Parts: sequence; C-alpha cells; structure tokens
Amino acid sequence: MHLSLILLEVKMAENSEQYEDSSLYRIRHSASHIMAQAVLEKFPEAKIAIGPAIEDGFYYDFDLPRPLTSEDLESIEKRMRSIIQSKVDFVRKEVSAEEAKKIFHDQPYKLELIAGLEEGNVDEDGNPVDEKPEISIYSQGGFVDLCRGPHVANSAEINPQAIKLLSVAGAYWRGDEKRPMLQRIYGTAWNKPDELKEYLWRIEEAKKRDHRKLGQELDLFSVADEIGAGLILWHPKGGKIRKIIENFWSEEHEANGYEFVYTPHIGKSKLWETSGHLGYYKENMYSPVDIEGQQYFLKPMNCPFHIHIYKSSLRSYREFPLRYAEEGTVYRFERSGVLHGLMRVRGFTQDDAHHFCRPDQMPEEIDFVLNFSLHILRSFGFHDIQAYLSTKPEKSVGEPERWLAAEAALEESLKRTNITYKVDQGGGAFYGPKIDLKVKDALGREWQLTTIQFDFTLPDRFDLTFIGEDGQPHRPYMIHRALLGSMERFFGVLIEYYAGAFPVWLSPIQAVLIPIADRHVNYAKEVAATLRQSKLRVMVDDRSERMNAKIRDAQKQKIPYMLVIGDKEAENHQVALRLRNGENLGPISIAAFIDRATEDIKQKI
RNA sequence: GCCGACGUAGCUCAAUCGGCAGAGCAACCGCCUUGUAAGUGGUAGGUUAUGGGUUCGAUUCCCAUCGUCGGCUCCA
Repeated sequence: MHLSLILLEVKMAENSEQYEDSSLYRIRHSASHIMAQAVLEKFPEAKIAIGPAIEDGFYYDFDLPRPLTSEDLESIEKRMRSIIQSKVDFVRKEVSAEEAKKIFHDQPYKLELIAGLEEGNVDEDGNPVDEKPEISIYSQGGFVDLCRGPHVANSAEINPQAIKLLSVAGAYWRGDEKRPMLQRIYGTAWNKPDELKEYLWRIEEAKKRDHRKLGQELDLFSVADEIGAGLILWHPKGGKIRKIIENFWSEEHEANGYEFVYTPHIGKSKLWETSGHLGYYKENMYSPVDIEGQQYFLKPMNCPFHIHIYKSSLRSYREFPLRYAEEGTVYRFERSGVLHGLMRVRGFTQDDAHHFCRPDQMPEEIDFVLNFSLHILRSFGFHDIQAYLSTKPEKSVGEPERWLAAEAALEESLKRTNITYKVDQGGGAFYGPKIDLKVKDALGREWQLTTIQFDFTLPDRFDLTFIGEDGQPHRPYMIHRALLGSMERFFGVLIEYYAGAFPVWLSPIQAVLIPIADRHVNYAKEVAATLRQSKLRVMVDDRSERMNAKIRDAQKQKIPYMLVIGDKEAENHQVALRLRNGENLGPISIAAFIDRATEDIKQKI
C-alpha cells in the first residue's frame, strides 16, 4: 500500500497519440493481422482474440489446439513474409452488428467483442469507451478481422525483412486470470531492416546488462534454492556497494533534518488491524506467528512503527517537520511467477521515511523532499529523471476536496522544482496522490525509484495529533517516501544502468595492482598499502599469471583502474595506469594516481 | 498463481534410439617470470534440482514437489 513495491518499468516514454497516427503503428498493426492470417492457415480451427500494435512491435492472442513451438514461430514468420510479398490489399468495411456476428459466427472471442461494441461500452480491444463505436472489419488475403484500424493500404508498405517474431507466451483472455489462457505471439516490425537490427541489438544489449547475469559474473549477490525464492544473499562485493550507498544515504539524511529510527520486524495483529493492512493488504502478508497466544505478523511496511514513535509523546507544532528515516526490512508475499532477480523479491529493505507536519507546512515539505530526492538521484549519476503525478483513483478514501488540494500541492511543487512531469490520471494510491520519479538509462529504459505519497488515512486511523499554536490538538499531515525505493531494487537498477561498471566511488574494488613478474609483488604490496592509506579500495593480483591474463580478468570484473607494475615503475616509484575503457595512460607517480582517483571519487564519476 | 520452456561439476554447455556422465573456463598442485584482454602441464571436482514410478537398465520416459526463464495476472 503506502510505499508499494516499486515497479520495474521498462516502457520507453512515448506520445501514444502520435504513435497511433504513425506509419509504424499501421505497419505493426497490419503485421499482426498478417500473423493471424498465417496462424489461421496453419491451424484452421484456431480461435483468434485480439492483436494490437504495441510499443516496439505487436502481438496477437490465439486459442490453439496445441502449444506453439519455436519451429511453429519460424514457419509462421516465413509464411508472413510470403503474404507480405504477395502485396495484399487491406480493405476496410463498416458493418452492422448483425453482419459482424455472421462473419465471426465461429469466433467466440470476436462475438464477445462485438457484443461489447453493441452495448457501446468497450472497443474491439476490450477497452472501455464512452461513445458507441462503429463496427468495422478489415480484410486482407482472405483473412477478416474485427478492427478499428488503421492499417496500411497494401502489404507492400511492410518491409518483409524488417519483421520478426520474438516469443510466445501465455496471456489471459481480457487480461482476466479467471478466463481462458490464450497463447500470445509477440513480434516486432520496423520501417527498415536496419531499424530491426538496431532493435534486436538493443535486446541483446539489455541481456548483457541483466543484473541477474552481472550479479553472478561480478559476484555481487545470489539467491539459493535452499533458502527460498525471492530472498537475496548479498555477497561481499555487493555488500560493499550497499554499505557505501548506506553511508552516503545516512550522511545526506542526517545533514537534511532526518532522524534515524529502528523498528522491529514483527508486530501484533492489532497493530495491523488499526493500520488497515489486515483489511487491505493481507494477501501480501505472511501467516502470523503465535507468541504466547498472541498473533504477530512479519511487517510488510514500516509506517505503523514510525507512527508509534510519533505517538510515544505529545507532539508540538514547534517540532515540525518531523522526518523519521529507516532502512526498514520488510517481507511481502509475492506470487512465485512474479519474482525477478533483485527487482521483485519477497524480503527487501526500503529506504523509508515518514514526514509529519502541519497542513500549512506541506507545500514546503513537498518541495524539500522533491529537491532532496533529485539531489540524491543525481549523486548516483541519474540525470534523465522524469516525474509522474498520480491522481485520485476511482476507489479512494478521503474527501474529494482534500484530494484536489493535495494534488494541487504536489503539482505546484513539481512546477516550482522545474522538473518535467506527466500526469497519471487515477494512478494514485487509494489513500492519497503521489509523485514518482523514474530515471532513464542508456537504452532508453525507464526505472521507477522514488515515490512520494500523501496519506489521508493513517493519521486518522492512529488518531495522530499535535498541539497547535492555539493550544488545541490538531491532525498532522503525513507523507511516506522511499527515495531509492528498496536497496535490492536500487542495486538492480544501478547494475543495469552502469552495466556493472560502477562509478569509482561505488566500485567494490577501485584499483587492481598488476605486478608483471613475481619480483614486482613486494613493490605492488607497498603501493597497495599507500593507496589504502588514502582510503582507496585496492587489491594486488599476485597470481603467477601473465600480465595479459590479469588485465583480462580485471577488465571482466570492470575494475576502474588497473595499475601495471614492472621494472620501470618499481624503479621510478610509479604505476602504469590503464582504465577499464581500454585506455592506457602510461606511467604516473603514485601521488598523481591518488590525486586522480580521489578526484574521480569526489566527483562521483 | 496461470500458460509455455527449462534444471547435468562453482560457471558456460555436451552426452545418438533408454545402455560406462564429458569438455572448456574457474579451483588446486607444478613449470614458465611475463609490458596492456586468456603461457603451459597435471590433479581434483557429480546421488544429473528433490521425491516417487515404469524398466534388466533412466540424465534420457511418466507423475509430484521445488526452483529458474519468457509472458499474463498481480504489485490495494
């Protein structure tokens, strides 16, 4: 709920209205129809569902007599090319509901869509619409589909060498897990073969950056079957990075008016009843443990504990704003199929904070937390940051005017902060609107990190008060915020963002000393000791290996500095500096290297 | 949880039709003493995820469980 587990967002930002008008959209949508034609030729008994263009491609859902194999995909793709090359026309025709039902009499999913169109509340993709739409069909090469379009006029507009089928996956009809599971074929289509190639390269590049792969290669973390799914083991190198992040985090928080609190991992059932978790969040909580006849629950969130710290004494407006921060470890039940490396886990540590203040202080407090968040994110090298303002959802608590005021406060703060933002209408939590911050990486992928959320319910539920200037009790305002999100997820994002080549200040090993021959090892150890005195994290590769092998290994470990040491360096009290980008900077004095490294660390590059 | 694919040495992967479980890298022990991305020889490493079943015989076929991957759903 409040600091809800943050999503892995890999969607590229786009303007969907422009996209739907583009020729690329028509190409993809038409490719989807051609795919459906090919599938129906192969499986005449297939039932077709829906097949829209999506970002970077298209899909189509089918109800098929048997599971598809990769060989099927190849043959379907081949057939698609030949259909495209036969230059079929796409013909649009408006039909009555009666006619449509006749055409699709043996296609139950289409009939359901037609019924929806007739009632006028959903379109042919099953999305809700206001107006009663016209029913149109598109046909090409003997294949007819219920479709709003638009499409290409002729398949000649599609380059057969710029399409590719990617994968087959299960998908529920209408996205409803109670309805039949269909087979979805994903494909991609582009204007030119080069663009397809570029897209496939991007997929490959993303695979190389996969934090699960790098986590193993760089020995950062693991999960063990014997321990349990979604439970992370931080190895020494990953732990080192986490420690550096936490130290930085603590210093920055301390310098910005936060106070640190520590709270237990379990709490009585009554606490979770009061907070509303047992009412609203139970399916994400683990079974209780019985302690002397009392039920205790593992915490899925930290807020009730922070609130009790607030309640531990009478609060005055003079204390405000109160900022409680904690790296709080929480446990949430996640269904087995959704677990994903560090991004979606069952136990994780949130860099959580709760702010309490007077209503009139709220605008300033939001400004503060926004600016603070941006400052921290930028410190980690994230500069392409996009904000999302999520407003009142249909199901919500709190008076509408409070919502409007809170939304306005958030929006004004975004404007004052001068950050570009998008509005996610109805995307807020049920208890209050929120601002999310997402960062974009080199591949154009967006990752959600920070979430800043208003809360209308907990201060009421726990009956929080403060004594105002008037000597009367008042209800404080409260915001939840997770800045990095969770340590696990943040680490995963860091790994993918930097492809494992962390900035020097975060690198678990900053420099490796590479003695060329055994006779240089002693000097290398002396240099290492000197560097350690300057707080640099270094190791000596004293294996009886060739220099080339040591360099190769250091490269693969993405260590920022390689310091090669041979006769010349030992003689001149130098090191030969090589960077992980392959640049060989030649011999420099130890002092010069320390200067360079400490400056890089200071600049956080 | 659902659909599909998958699980063999620390890692990456072989193993014909059901017939002695193998390689490279890493590790360990040597030799080489190296100048900017892999020097070389040897040794060791396995209850083939787990538990059942079929079979003279199972890494291989079947069932269940656990886990991983791609999606869906979920992430009030």
